[in-house]
Parts: sequence; structure tokens; C-alpha cells
Amino acid sequence: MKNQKSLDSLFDKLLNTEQILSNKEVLRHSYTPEQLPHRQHQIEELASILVSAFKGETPSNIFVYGKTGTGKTAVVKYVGKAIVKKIGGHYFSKPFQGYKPDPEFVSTTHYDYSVWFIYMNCEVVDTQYRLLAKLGEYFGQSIPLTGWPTDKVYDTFFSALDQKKRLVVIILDEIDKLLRKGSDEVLYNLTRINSDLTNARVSIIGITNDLNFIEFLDPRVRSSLGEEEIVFPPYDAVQLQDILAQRAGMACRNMEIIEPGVIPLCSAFAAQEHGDARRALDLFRVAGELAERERSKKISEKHVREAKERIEQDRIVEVVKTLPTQSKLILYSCILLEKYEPSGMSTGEVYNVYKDLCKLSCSEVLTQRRISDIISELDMLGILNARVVSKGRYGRTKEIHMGIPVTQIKRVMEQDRKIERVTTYVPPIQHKLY
DNA sequence: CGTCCACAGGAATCCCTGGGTT
DNA sequence: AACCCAGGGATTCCTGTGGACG
Repeated sequence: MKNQKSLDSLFDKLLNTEQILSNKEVLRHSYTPEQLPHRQHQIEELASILVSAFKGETPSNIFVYGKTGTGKTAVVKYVGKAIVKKIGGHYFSKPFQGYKPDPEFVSTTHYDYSVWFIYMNCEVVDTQYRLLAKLGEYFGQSIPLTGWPTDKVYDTFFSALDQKKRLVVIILDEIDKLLRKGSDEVLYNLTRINSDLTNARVSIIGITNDLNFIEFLDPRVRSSLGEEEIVFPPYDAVQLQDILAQRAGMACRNMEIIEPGVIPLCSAFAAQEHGDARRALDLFRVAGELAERERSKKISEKHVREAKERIEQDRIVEVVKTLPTQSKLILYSCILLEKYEPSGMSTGEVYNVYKDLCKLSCSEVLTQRRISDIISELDMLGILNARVVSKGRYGRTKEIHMGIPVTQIKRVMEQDRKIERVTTYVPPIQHKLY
């Protein structure tokens, strides 16, 4: 009873605390505002390409590129929505579960054809099979997530698509992820699909933040996909301030609770991160949450700086926690070795320690080839810094350093039951030959 | 100046999972 | 039950290489 009562009053207290951010939703990545500041040029450019849809023609395929948080996805969705509203058709912009894709809205057609706007994120739907299966589902087909041969999936999608006269605009966000998995064949098929269709037409908008992506593309796909290109330059600090001020205005009841330096500081930090607007919004949101938590009346620059730390910290902890066991074992080996090898350790050294850890934790020992790849993956995540160096007479190897402070992540990893068994291990003294 | 280390990292193949069809 | 199919992780086999040493 006593506990209950104190819990009640705890909630009361929390609820009575004045909320600094009364509408946090508008600060989330998923939120698309009505206005997109500093993107008028790109909006017009995109609209001028897609306008041929109104004449019943098939718009050119478009390649959109720019760094993360520069508004690519927001602009594409914004223009897509406008077109579907005007011509009539179906607008899908959210991923769906199961077999029932749900259009965000359907508008009645004013022409003898309709527009289907389909947004897909290739980070999630990252293979030829899955991409075609998802597309098929949008046209009412139920295709199992696995099992069929790919050409059957393609045929099913194709005939469902071609049943009606319509223009289908397929947005492939993070299209570079397809290539990485070696499933770029699907791009070739999709870019050629129009020559086989009788009723429907397809145009593709590919979005990426990898500027080199297009160079690695099959030349036939490249010329077809890159008929038009739209570039999204990063925002500068001043533009970020506009964007943030707009959203902050929606998120807070009154702007006076934001100290004057806050928005410029968030923007400055975000500008350093290649002008990422999402970063600015995150900083602001977390700063607001921190202020709320300490019952502060205002959001101050101090909160922003704390938020910056916090975001980075959380990201790392999350990544490390969800690492597969094998990667954890490698990372743990690196942590142990770092003490003895402050000038950087080599793949071979890591591998030896790793083998011991595997024995202790009853894990399978993977080959050095695989470990080499895992180290590269950890490097990509920013947890390790690995660079290939030549030590002349003593061979060529990766020189590995920790990319993040050790103490915080060591504790996180030791929560893993496999790693727990290994905490007492001490690496043998390494004899340096040079 | 050639050698040769200790790997890097590409390619083909295998193995396994989760599903299908006959 | 027997067999096909896609995809992901791992293995096997391999060729390539920067530069200190001799």
C-alpha cells in the first residue's frame, strides 16, 4: 500500500511538471512538415520532371542524391503526395506488415488512368526477392516472404501491375543498399519493365546518400536511372536555424522557454555533421527532455551540450548491445589487447586472443578470414578504427585502435552471458619483435 | 634492388534456415 | 517424403602487396 501511494504521487509529480515540449511528434524523423524551408528549388525541379504525368506520359527516371538529413525523402514524398492528390490514385509512403498494404490516402481519378506512389526503403527491403514480393503485395498479391523462385515472383508482380492503366512511381530510398547485397539485378529488370508492359507504366526515383554509388552501377542501369538528377546540398548553419525554429515553434507552447543560444547551437553542431537537419532536431528534442527531467524552466545551451554527449553515448551502447556474439568476442579481444598494445594491434594478435575467448565461452572459432571481415564491420560502425598498414619485413596487416572510450562499453558487453564467462581472461604478454 | 612477411580481400562454394511445390 | 529456391553467414582457396631488411 505504501509503495502504491508513493507511486501515485510519483506520477502526479511527473504529470504536474510543466512540459517543455508539448508536441514532441513534430521533432521526429518520421514527421513531414507542411513547409520545407530552403528546398523550394528542389521541389520545383522534381515537379517539373514529374509534370509529364499529367499529360499521360511516363516521367523520366530520377536519381536523387545528397547527404543524410538534407530533406531528400521529405521532398520526394511531398511532391508525390501533391501529384496523387491532383491526378488521383493511391499514395503509399509507410511500410506495412503482413499482406494488407494500406494506402495513406486514395483520391479519385480525374483522368483515364491513376497514379500509384509507392515508397520503399531498401535498407529494409534489401534483396531482389523481397523487393519484388513487396511490390506484388501493393497490387493485391499475397507472396510468401520466401520459397518461390524469383521469376515467379516477378511474373506475379508484373501481371498484377499491368492489369490497369496506371502510372506507378516507385521510390527506392537508400537504393545503394541493393547494390551492396549484390541484388542490383532487380534494378535492371525494373528499369526495363516498361517495354513489356501494355497498360501500366513505371518510373523510378532512386534516393541515395552515397555519392559514388552511381559509378558502381551497371552502365545500362546507370543511363536509365540517371535520366534526371537532383542534388540536395547540405544545409548551412543559418538554414538549419530556420528549420529548427519552425519545428521548435510547433513543439513548444511558447518560445520563451528556449534560451536564445539554444537554436543556434543545435544548428552549429548539426552543420558540423554535414548539415544534417535530423541531427539538429534530435539535439533539440533531447535537450528539451533533459531540461524537463531536471525540472528546469528553460532549455539552455548546457542542455544542448549534454544532449550531444547523450545521443552519441546512446547510439554506441545500443549498437554494442545488439552486436552478434562473435562480433562481441572480437570487440572484447580488442579491448583486452588495447592495454598492452597502445600503438595499435594487428589482426593476428586479435585473432589469437579471440581464439582463447572462444574456448572459454564455448563458442565456435571462426576463421581468420571471417574475423578480418568482422573487424572491418566494426570499423564501419565507428567502434574500432582499423587501417591497413605495411610493416615491411613484418608483413601487411590492419592496425587497430579502439574508436570509442572503453569503460562504458565494457560494462555493457559483460551483460552478455557468453562474454560474462570470459571476463577473468588475461591475454598472454605479447613479444614485440620491433 | 630483390625478397618475403602477414596478412588483405576477391571469388567460388558450402551449409543452413525457412519456406515452397509435386 | 523428396526436392526446389533465395539469402545469409561462414569456409576454402586464392592472388596481391607496401616496404623494412638483408
